[in-house]
Amino acid sequence: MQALSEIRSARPAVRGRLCACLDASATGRIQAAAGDLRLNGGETVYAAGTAADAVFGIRQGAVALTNRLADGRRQVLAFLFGGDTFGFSADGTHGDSAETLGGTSLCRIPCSVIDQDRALLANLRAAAQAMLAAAWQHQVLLGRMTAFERVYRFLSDLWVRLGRPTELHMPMKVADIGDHLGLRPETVSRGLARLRRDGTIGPWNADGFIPVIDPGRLFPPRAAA
Amino acid sequence: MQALSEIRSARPAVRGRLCACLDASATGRIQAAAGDLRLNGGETVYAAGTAADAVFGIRQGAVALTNRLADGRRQVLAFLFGGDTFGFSADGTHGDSAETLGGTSLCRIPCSVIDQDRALLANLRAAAQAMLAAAWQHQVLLGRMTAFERVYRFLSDLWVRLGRPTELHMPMKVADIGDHLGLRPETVSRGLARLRRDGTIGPWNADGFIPVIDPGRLFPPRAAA
DNA sequence: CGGTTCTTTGACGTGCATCAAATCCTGTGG
DNA sequence: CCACAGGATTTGATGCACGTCAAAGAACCG
Repeated sequence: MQALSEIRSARPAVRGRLCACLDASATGRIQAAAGDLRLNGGETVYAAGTAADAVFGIRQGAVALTNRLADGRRQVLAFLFGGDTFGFSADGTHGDSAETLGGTSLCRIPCSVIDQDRALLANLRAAAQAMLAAAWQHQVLLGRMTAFERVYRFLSDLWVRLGRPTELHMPMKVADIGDHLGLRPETVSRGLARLRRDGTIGPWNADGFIPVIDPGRLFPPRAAA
Repeated sequence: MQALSEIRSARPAVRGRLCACLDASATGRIQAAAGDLRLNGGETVYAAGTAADAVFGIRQGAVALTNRLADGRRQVLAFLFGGDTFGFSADGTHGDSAETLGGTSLCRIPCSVIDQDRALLANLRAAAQAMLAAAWQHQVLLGRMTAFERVYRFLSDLWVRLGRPTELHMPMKVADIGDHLGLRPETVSRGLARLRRDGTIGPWNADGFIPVIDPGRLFPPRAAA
């Protein structure tokens, strides 16, 4: 993987700045071909089963990738934020749906454009591998952690991903978190209540932020209660 | 519980011909650079945290990709078989461990070789995307399915992956399946017992095969490839 | 305001984990 | 060939973590 050094520089910290539309390597031709998209919350970017003919980058906002069973059970595969790329597929059809969480602006790059650009293809490969690593981490969470550990790890990971801010931006609902962690909303709520009780976080305020009161407790070198 | 036909509703993961060493596109130069590797069962191909400087293809046999928590809890991320490729990484370090299940022969292609071959890079991208799709499917299983549904889906998916044979090759232990499905070995055993009782499968015989007695029950009509 | 939707909290039920013991399997040695 | 030991699987009994049900707040919006 020659690109390793490139990938590393393209992915500074934990999560890459992989949004091709924001990447410095994007040529003028590509920037011209990239369409802009502004959506309100709760809108569908694409649905499972439709043709995957473009890749999306998040300029600002948040997106949930989801999958459903026939009886309505839902799994949130990932929450994505500014700078993340999504929508690529191995077989030309989306296996997942993507929906916005709050107002979101996206850029859309058709596959026809991507296929002609080596740098973008390398970025896509890196993005797919980073998402695979994240999906595998999440499998450990879903398969082997208790309810409280899941809630705790979710906040901890999110805090690192968002750059260790003093307030976590949480555009999603409690039920969405539950669908991500394999829990019922009531159970997520109880986990958050416990973290509030022990002084790790503050109350989830009205405009969608959770204050981080004790970062040391949110991110110990690696332990679980 | 839920009708078996609906369990299948989520789209099965796509699986490519991904083993670069077996791929027709591999040039003579690459075949020369690819090293051969023969391992017995229970051996480690690579461990989490080590440098990811090569990609592996399975010529024959089976491999489990695993991840562990500090206290020993284990998650099997994926079972891989002949033709599958693994070992690539987004950041130059393995985030998972790979161990053989029974005698296995591998080919090993150093990253330095891969980086110079566009066809191989494209294969790697496809492999990463196919694995991502599979990992996402598995998230639905881990997050939203009952114990019996997990066992059923595991056998059903494996049957399709292996080409709908009359006997399923099962080189792994019950405990490994449990670590893959987020269940205890006792629970996996009860699931298999139920499928045996209702005539879907036969008894797991001594040399590691499970006969498929009623394919229609194992794969009810609904999902296509 | 009143209706709607979401979150929180409490009380209760259940599916799977846990614990325990019987059985089977495999290799080793007599 | 049988005897035996160690490990894996199976089966049963019990307990608990989380799901489910229910109802009471909050936030939002006309």
